[in-house]
Amino acid sequence: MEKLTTGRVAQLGGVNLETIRYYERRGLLQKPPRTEAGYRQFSPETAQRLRFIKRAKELGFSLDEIGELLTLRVQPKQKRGDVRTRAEAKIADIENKIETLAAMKTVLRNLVDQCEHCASDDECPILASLDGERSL
Amino acid sequence: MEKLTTGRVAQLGGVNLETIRYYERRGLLQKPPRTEAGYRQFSPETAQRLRFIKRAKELGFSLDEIGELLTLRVQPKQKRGDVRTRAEAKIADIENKIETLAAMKTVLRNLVDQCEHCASDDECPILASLDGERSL
DNA sequence: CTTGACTCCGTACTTAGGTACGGGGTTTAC
DNA sequence: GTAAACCCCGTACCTAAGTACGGAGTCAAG
Repeated sequence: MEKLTTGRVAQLGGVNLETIRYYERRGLLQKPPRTEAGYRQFSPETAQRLRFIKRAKELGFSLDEIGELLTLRVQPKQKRGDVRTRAEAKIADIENKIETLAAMKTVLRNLVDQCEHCASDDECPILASLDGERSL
Repeated sequence: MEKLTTGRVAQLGGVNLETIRYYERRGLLQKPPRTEAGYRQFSPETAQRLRFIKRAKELGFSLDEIGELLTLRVQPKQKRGDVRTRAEAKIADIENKIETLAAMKTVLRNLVDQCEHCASDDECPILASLDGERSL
């Protein structure tokens, strides 16, 4: 059970050291045990958690949403139905994101593959393909 | 060819009116023609563009990246190879996002479906499943 | 046993992406 | 033909998410 210092876990997690303190304050990382001298002692899983947070941000989730995602697994001692409901909502959200991304990808693929004839500057299908008033 | 006012296009695009001006400054919307009195005249496509921008943000793209995506279709008069290269890069990025989201979804699905026995609080697979040091 | 690297903390600053304000002109509906 | 509802612009303000600062304590190597 190797313990990591703040600097080390930040390095492994790919974030700034101050970000660790910030996440602790935000409640995204629970307060770690301390040494005699008051130094934080992190488990290696914390680095993993940091990478997850980072990646989730790149996917458009806010820190609050990420906190939600993390509590879905960290405290499954709540009412089961509640967790279920929230998880289902996240799944739907994620499916929507995947769909939109897939549509974007298709458009870009077409752009690359056969845009020789699409060289004029109006009415390329990129915008239309992702539209449809579907709000999320 | 109905022209839209700033307020109307903002409404249709689902954004604040001030955001229109902001995007114009940022170069995400090109400067529209004006009336005698100096009022902006937008085409309906602008609303579509706004919805695209909004959605792309929710998918974790920065405004700069979104600008990139939009120029990929708005000015295909650049060197073809350049567009191709940038489009390929975006496609790879998007594929990565889709993969990560799909993994997240799977985990949540499992959580919902069979987490009865996963009720203890350590070592749920959610973090591990998305990990692997793969940075983007 | 000291020097350099690391940690602590509170607080202040920064960046991205908007949003609001307010004084002025314009357009539309009575 | 005037009041309400819009629009203009420059500028100031705001929120989320960090990031930096700096004075003080700590740890590890020589």
